Amino acid sequence: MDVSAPSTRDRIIAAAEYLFAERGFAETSLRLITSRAEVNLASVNYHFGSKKDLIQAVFDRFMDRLTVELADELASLRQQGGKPTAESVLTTFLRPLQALDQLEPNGASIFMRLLGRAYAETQGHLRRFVLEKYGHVLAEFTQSLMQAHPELPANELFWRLHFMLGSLVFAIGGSNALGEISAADFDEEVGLNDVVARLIPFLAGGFKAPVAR
Amino acid sequence: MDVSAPSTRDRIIAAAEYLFAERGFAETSLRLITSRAEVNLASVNYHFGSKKDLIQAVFDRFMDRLTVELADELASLRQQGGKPTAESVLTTFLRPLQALDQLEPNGASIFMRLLGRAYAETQGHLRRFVLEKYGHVLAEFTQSLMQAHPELPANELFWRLHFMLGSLVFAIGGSNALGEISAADFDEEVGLNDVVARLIPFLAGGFKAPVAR
DNA sequence: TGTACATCAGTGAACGCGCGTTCACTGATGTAC
DNA sequence: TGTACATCAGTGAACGCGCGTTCACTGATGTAC
Repeated sequence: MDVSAPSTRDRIIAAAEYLFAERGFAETSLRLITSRAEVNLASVNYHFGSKKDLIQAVFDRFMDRLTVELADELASLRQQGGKPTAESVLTTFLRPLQALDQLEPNGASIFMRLLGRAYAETQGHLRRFVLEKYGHVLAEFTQSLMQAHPELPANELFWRLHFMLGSLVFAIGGSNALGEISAADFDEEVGLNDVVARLIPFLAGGFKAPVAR
Repeated sequence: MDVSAPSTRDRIIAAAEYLFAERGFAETSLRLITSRAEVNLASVNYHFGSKKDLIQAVFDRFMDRLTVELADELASLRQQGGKPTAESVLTTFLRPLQALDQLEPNGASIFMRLLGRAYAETQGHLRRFVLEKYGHVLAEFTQSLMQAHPELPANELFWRLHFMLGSLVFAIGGSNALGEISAADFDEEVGLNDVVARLIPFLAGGFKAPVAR
């Protein structure tokens, strides 16, 4: 078995995904990453080529994990047959997201913040990259939502999907900060699972709403 | 009457708010701002003291405009009497937001992106500043929502407010990019007013949803 | 009304600093014959 | 099995560059007497 210490490459990725989510891409210097990872500064460029490529690699690792599980969930939903509900389709996305938290502490929150940052990027090269590489899984997800709400026109669904994405990025990406406020104001500890449990009826209610005339 | 060219200070603010929203705080250099504004580099520090203070000033100007109008809307909603609906309360916030677009091109989108960036900030000094200075208006807004949905516990309302905020930041802040996609995919021009019209039933549906057990 | 001084808005050039990247180099491991 | 060479992972120091900020300065306007 392999009990060796994590490789330099893995140490860089681990430090980078934490810092990128915490501080943003531009605000995170390679020196900060390498000193957190306790590796040589030059090793980032050795392993990844450039800072830009490192960002891509970090993002890609999350997306790979997520889309595999999302595809599984969607397949088993379809296998059940019948008309799915908004709640059940949302769960196919939220369950793999929760699984990221098992994989590493705060994994879901880190990923959502990365996703938000990727969207906020001006150039949008990450956005394009996501659609090219993972577009087919996302299209499957949209398909299932359409089955749950066949009364919604495609363009209405498009907007509602983005309203949903905004809620997810904001609430799950900021769940640490929001959870602290909640703990202080309402004497209530809030974990990812609690946020997800609150999100499902809210978002499902949104999808069920009539289209504006 | 004053027909003079805008002052150096105003030129800086105008250039900065555009570039901050477009590129983010860290990615926008003072040289970029001053060359866009066609003013001297040193004048930023002369008028604002530091880059950090400029960010604060830009943000503050939007918040000032918005909260005054939001307070007006809330007052006239209360004056109508009776139990408000989720839709009417949401409108008290969305109407002032739409007014920002009249004030300058893409004003609403720029402001929402600034708000998103302010929230994403690690230090959160902007977030704290917002709550201290404008907390009373936001509390009034929350009050009205509570009247519309007295069945929602305070902590549930807290989370739903942030789900809403996420949708707004994401959809309105990204309305240019999303509008372009929509125009390409659905042959449909989408302006701020269309996005708002779609948002209201979606969010109202979310607030009306039963609380998860 | 005239003079002296103070304040204000703005400028041009330079400052030190942290940044991403590069480069020549080392030592360990793998491969060919 | 032994030798020669190639590849790989990693290193330390330096590179030029763009950054926010500072500073001595200018010229216009305002104020006091």
